Amino acid sequence: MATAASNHYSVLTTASSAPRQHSESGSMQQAAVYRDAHTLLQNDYTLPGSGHPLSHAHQWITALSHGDGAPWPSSLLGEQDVKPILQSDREELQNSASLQQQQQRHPHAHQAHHDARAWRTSTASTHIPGMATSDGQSLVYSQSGFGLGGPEQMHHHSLQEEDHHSHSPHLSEHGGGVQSSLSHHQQGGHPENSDEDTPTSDDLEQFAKQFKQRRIKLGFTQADVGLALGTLYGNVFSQTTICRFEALQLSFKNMCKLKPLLNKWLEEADSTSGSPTSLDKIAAQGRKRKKRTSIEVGIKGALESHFLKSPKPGGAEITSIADSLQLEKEVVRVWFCNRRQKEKRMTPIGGQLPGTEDMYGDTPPHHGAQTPVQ
DNA sequence: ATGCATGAGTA
DNA sequence: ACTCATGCATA
Repeated sequence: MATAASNHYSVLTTASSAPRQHSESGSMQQAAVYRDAHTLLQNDYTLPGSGHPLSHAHQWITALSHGDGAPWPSSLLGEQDVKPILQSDREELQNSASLQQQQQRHPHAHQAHHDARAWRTSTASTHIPGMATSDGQSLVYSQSGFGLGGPEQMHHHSLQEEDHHSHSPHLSEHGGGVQSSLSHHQQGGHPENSDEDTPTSDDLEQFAKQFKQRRIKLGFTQADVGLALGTLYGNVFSQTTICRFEALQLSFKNMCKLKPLLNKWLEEADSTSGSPTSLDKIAAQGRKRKKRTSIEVGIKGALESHFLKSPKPGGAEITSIADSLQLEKEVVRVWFCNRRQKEKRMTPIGGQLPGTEDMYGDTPPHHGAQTPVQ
C-alpha cells in the first residue's frame, strides 16, 4: 500500500499530490561485511571537460501527456533470462582475502591485479593501482591543459589489459621510496604532500579533512565548490560529489582524480579570498527523471538479506526477488548495483561512529571553530 | 548527507 | 548486464 513503486512520474502538472509516506532514512543497516580489495580495472576517465560538460540532454522529458504507460522498458524480459548463475562469489564478503572477483570468469589470462588495501586499517600501503604506471600510460587527468577554451583532447580508452605488473620489490617504504614513508605528526599543519604523486589513503583522508575546513572557513558551500570547478577547469560537479569527497565516500580512484582539482580550487579560493566571487549559474534543463522510488524499511531489510546471500544475483534471481517484494525489477537491479558500490567506498558502511575520528591521547581536542557543517 | 537513478564504457 | 562516476531529489 502506498508503495513508492507506484510509478507515476508526475511531470510538472501535479506538483505534489502523492500522499506517500517514505520512511527510508535511518535504515542504513550495516552489513558489517567489510571488504575492500578491488581491481580498479577501468583506467581511463572520460574527461568530460572537453566536449560536453554541461550538456544535459535527456530523454526523460515526458513533457506532455504522461501516457502512464511507464516509459520504462520494464517489460524487457519475461522468462527468457535463463542465464546460468555459475558464479558463486560470496566468499569475499567476510573472507577479505579474495582478490580478483570482479571478473567472474575471464577466458584470457591477462590478469594483472593490484593490491588489496583496507582503507581505514591504517595500513600504509604503498603503490597505487590504476594510475601512475611506470610504463607509460600516465594519468589522464592532465591538470595542465584542461578543456577550458575549446574542444580538444579526447584521449581516453587506452587499453584494458592493464599491465601494472611492474612492482619493483625494492619499492619499500623507507629510504628512497616514492612518497610513501610519512610518519606524519602534524598537529595543525599539513603533510603538504606534493600532489600528482599518487596519494595514499591516508593522504586522501587528510586532504579531505583539510579541504572541508578551509572551504568552510572561506565561507563556501559544497555546491559552490562544485560550480567553481566547472567555471575554473571545465568540470562541473554537484554538491553531492563534493560532499562525498569530503566524507571519503568515493572510490579510491575517484578520490585520486578529484583531489588535484579540489586542491587547485583551494589555492585559487585562497588567493582570491576577498574578491567578488563570480557566481555562474547554469540554467537547469528540462530533463525528466524517474521519480525516486522510496523503498520501505521492511523491504530494505529483505533486500539486505538477499544481498548477504548473493551480492550479484542473476537476472532471474532479480526477477524473483522483485516479484516477491512487489517491486519493479529495474528498481531491484539498481538497488543491488548501488549496494555493491557502497561496499567499495573508502569509508565502511556503518563504521563511522561519531567520535571515532580521533584516537585516544594524541589528537588535540581543541577545535578553534566548530565545523558548522555547511 | 544519502537514496535511488542515469549513462558511458566495458566484458 | 555490470561497473563506475556522478547527480537529482529528498530526508
